Amino acid sequence: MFSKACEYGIRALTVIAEAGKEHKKIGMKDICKLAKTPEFFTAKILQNLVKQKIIGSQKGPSGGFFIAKDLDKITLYDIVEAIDGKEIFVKCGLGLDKCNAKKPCPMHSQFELVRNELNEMCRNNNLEDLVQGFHGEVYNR
Amino acid sequence: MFSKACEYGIRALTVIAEAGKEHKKIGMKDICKLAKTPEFFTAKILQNLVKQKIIGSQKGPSGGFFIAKDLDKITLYDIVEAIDGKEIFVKCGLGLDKCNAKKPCPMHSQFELVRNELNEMCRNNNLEDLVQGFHGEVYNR
DNA sequence: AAAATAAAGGATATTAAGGTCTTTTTATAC
DNA sequence: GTATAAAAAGACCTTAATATCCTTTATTTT
Ligand code: FES
Ligand code: FES
Repeated sequence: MFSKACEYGIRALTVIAEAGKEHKKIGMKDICKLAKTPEFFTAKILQNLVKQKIIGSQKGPSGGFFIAKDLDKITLYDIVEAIDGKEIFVKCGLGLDKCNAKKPCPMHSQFELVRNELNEMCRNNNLEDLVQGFHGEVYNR
Repeated sequence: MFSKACEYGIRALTVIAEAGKEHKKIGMKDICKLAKTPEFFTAKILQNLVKQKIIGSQKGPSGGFFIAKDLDKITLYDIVEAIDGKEIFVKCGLGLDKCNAKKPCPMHSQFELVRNELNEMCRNNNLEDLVQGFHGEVYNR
C-alpha cells in the first residue's frame, strides 16, 4: 500500500511526536532505535520532511528533530503526500493514465470505493490521533 | 496499490474474457494490443496464470489463451493473489511483521477499515463483473 | 512429413526502490 | 575560540521490479 519510506516515515513521526511531549527534541539514533527503522535511510526520509516543513530540525549538540506545528494540523494525508506523493490518492486501479469516471476502466466503480476510503482515512486522521494510538513497544515486533 | 504486473494481468484477463465470448481463443499479440500492455512482460504474467490454472493456453497455429472456468468463479481476489500474493490483504499498514489486533500499531484501527474494504471489493467482484464494466477502447488512453 | 505458428522457458538488460557510507555544515557546550 | 555533537548532503551499493530478447517445445495446417 505505502512504500517502505512512507511506513518508516510515519513510524518515525509517531516517535518524534511522542518524544516531543517530554524532551521536545530527539536525535536520529534514538528515533531509529524506537521506530525500528534503518538509520541512514530514515535520515533521508526525515531530511525530506524537514524540507517540506512537516518537522523541524536542529544541528549540533543537543540538536535533533521535533514537530513544529500542532500535531492535529498534520494529517496522515500530508505525511503520505510528502513522502510518496499524491498518486495513490488519485491513481486508476488498473494503471491507466488518469482515473476518469467518464471513461472508466472495468474496475473503476469498485476501486473508487476503496480509494475513497483511503482518502477519507488519511484526511480524517492526524498525528495526534496516531500518537494517541501509540503504546510503548509496538515497534519491537 | 497493485503492482504493474497485477494491473497488466487484470487488463489482459478482461481482454481474454471479452474475446472468449466470440472466438474462444486469443493470442499474445492481440491481447497486448487491446490491453495496451508490454508484450514480453505480459507473456510472463500469463504463463504464471496458466500454471495457477486461472487461464488455459494452447500452443501452435490457431492457439492462444482462454478462460477455462466460469467467469464468475474467478474473483478479483484470486487474480491479485495469483500475481501479487496475499500480502496486501493482510499486511500491517506500517509494515510491522504481522498485523496484530492485540498489539496494534498506531494506525491499525484506521487502516483496518481501508484494508477490509479492499478485501470485500476483491472477494465480491469477479471476472464476469469486470467484463460487464468493460467497454471498447478503454485501454486506449 | 514438413512448414508454420504460437506459447513456454531461460537468459539478460534496465530502472527504481531500498539501504549504506563518508564528508560537510552548523550549532552547542566547554 | 576550540572541541564536540548532530543534522545535511552527496556518493555509492544492493536488491527487486519491470522489461526485452532468444531459444525451445508443442501443435496445427498443409
Ligand atoms: S478509471 Fe480506473 S479506477 Fe477510475
Ligand atoms: S498492526 Fe498495523 S495495521 Fe494492524
